[in-house]
Amino acid sequence: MVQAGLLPGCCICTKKRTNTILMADALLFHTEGATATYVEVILPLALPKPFTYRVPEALVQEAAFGKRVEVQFGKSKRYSALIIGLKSEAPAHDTKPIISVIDEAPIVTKAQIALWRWMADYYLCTLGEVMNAALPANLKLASETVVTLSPLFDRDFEGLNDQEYLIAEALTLQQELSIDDIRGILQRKSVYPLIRAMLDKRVIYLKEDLQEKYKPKTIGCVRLQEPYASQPNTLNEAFDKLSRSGRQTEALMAYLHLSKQLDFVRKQDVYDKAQVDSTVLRAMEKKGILEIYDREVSRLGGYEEETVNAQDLSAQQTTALEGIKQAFASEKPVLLHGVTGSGKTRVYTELMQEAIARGEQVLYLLPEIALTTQIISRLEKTFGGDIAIYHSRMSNNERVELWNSALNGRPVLLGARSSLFLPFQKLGLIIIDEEHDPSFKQYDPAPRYNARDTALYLGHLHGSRVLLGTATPSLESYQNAQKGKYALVQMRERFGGLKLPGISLVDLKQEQKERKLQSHFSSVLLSSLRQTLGRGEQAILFQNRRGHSPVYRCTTCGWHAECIHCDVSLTYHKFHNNLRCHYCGYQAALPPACPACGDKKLALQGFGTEKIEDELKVYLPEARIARMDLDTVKGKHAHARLINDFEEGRLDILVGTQMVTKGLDFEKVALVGVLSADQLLQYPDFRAGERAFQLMMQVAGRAGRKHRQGEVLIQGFNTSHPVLQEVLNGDYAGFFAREMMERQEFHYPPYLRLIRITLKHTKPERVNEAARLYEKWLKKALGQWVMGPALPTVARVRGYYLLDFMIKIPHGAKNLQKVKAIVREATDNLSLAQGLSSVRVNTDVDPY
DNA sequence: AGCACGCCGACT
DNA sequence: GTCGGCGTGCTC
Repeated sequence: MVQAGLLPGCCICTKKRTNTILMADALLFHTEGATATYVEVILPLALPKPFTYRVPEALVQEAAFGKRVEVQFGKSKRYSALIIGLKSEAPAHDTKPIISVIDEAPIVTKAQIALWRWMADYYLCTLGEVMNAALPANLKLASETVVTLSPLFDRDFEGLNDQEYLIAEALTLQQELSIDDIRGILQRKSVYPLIRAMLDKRVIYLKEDLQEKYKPKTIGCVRLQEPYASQPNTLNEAFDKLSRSGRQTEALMAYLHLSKQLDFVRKQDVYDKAQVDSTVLRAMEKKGILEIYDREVSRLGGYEEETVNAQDLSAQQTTALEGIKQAFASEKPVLLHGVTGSGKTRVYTELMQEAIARGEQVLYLLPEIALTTQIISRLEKTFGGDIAIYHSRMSNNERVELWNSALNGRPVLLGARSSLFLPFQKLGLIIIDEEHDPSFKQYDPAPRYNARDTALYLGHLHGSRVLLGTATPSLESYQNAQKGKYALVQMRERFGGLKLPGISLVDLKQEQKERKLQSHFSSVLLSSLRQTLGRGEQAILFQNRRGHSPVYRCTTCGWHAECIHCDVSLTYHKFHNNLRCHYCGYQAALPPACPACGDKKLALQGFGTEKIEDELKVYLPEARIARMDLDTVKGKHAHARLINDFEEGRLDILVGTQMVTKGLDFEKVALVGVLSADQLLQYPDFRAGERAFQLMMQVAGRAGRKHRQGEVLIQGFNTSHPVLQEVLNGDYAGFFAREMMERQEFHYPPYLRLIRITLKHTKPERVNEAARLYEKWLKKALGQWVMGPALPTVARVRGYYLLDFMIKIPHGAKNLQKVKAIVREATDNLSLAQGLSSVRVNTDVDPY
């Protein structure tokens, strides 16, 4: 724990500090050139450049690359900053000294800093932003200002105004208040002038606390005291001492028994075994026999201890494995294109085991929602204690332990995109599973990075083998494979000779004409559902929209409910019986009459998972139906419980959003229904077709995985859409060829590169004005490459008005460098422009 | 990102 | 008159 009393703004304190610094400086002259006397550090803030601090003589030995140091930044705040460079010459400006060195050993590696630098450069963000994303929260420290009553204060409340009195009174009750507490008490934002006044009146005292947040977990344990511990033959005496107490004798026997089997004995074990409680152990401690102590333990336990031997490889898997290894020998990344159910995971585990045998580490990346599913337990069973999983539900302390375990060489690290930031020592293999998945791209906040692409660079830094796996490759990756940049390995058959599911399209126009459509269900889908359930099998229904109805509209005048912060329609949620914004979370009650015309004819339009679940209960009253979407998996174990219930047959139908498409593998699912293909294909995004193809192929892959051929029904009004035909035929090659032609024709990736720039401000005039300037600068240098400014589909989010630029960059390293330089310059210019400095600029390289 | 400083409108 | 809003500049 680092804690120092420091009075911000108090001149006595600062002076004292300065004096000690001057002394340190004098000493440094005698050791000139010996060691680094300055360090370059990154602060956990979005600052464009590293900062240079001076190292006082006393800390020169300790200061080293990759360690955190405590520094003062600005007038009073202190932060933990990370050393990324050592220098011996003084910079041109003044320097402050580092206050202390926090770590005994480096917490990051050189390779990590190289990766961070690359990311900051490639994704046009700052090193501080990358560090913020990379380091677990508990390794990033910022001081908090704590207000206490001054010891000089005589509790004389005279001479204080009302607000000052409130604070002083609160402090007599509570001792310590944070700045936020004070804001709460006073019900206002700006509190600094008041604090300053109270400081001057010597009523309060300020200090800055910088506390280590990570706390190891401990459990209470017992062990023998001396001499019994080292001389077992003296134990008889111990038993003699306890002879008058049967329970103590039993406790000792229990302890001795346990200690033979275990490395250390927990108090609880003794309680359970000997049926005693803490009073017994404490008595024995007093008699000098046992000692009670706290032992630090890992929070990362809980993985399957029993490992299961992997199944034999199928012929197809063996061939794929050979192909991959050959490609690795030529140092190329490999794209493994294998249909769902072909057994890619088994191929991964083989490669992973080989890497572990070579003493290397493995990084296994997969999309966030796939993380709580069966893949994980399968890998845990295969790798036991060798594997550690980095996931979003982990506590901050667990994250630090996982970080350390990577530093200590844990062989397998598995996680979503942020796990590529872990401190690998010797990274031999990277597996990017579901390579095509859009969730590998982080959208907000910066760094707006793509974990798949970043992982390739990470692999380059470490000289690792990189494997991208998927059933539906992204156009980018498949093109790379075609160009020979990646090696391509295919697995075309499902494991165990299982057939791919039979896919059919259901034309909703036709159903409507024949009056067979019941709400959102075609007669075909309903009868298939009934048959499936009748056979005791299960079904999954996919509808990529949550809530009940996305629009609440007045049928008289056309008014519809919109969010007050964003330009989107509010979605009706039946469970909460209110309207909600899916962008900012705003909630509102349903107006009983139209606010525009006063009419009461208001109707819900469109449908989401909630409505599907609801109506299904009407058509299939016997079925046990559950819904899986963001709203139902919020609780800590809700997701796992849903999956479990479905897996063990306590549910018949699972209705869900994208969540049901990822990484699930249920034996008894015979039918998969896609309720509205139209919705998937209508997104106003050049990747809509690609995404729709991927989603439908993925969800189709959930059908009939073990015993028999599954059935997939895709409903839609526009059944002639080419993507649907391609899905129908499982025709990836056809999809790829057609989609690539479109991309070429309309100038989209992968034929060129995109950078999207979004300007935002709370006042629309400001954004417009900023965009005009920005446009001028960009077009002067880049001309035709610049598209925009244009209103994005959702032109206002969380109260900010948005305007987009899109820069289309022809391939060529120089082009990219040039554009980035121009964008940086334009952004800098804008921040200097009169009245426009508060316009925010978001830069998204390779947006998804 | 904070935070301080300085400049303007709206209130006791 | 002052309080408190926002815009601007700086932090090793």
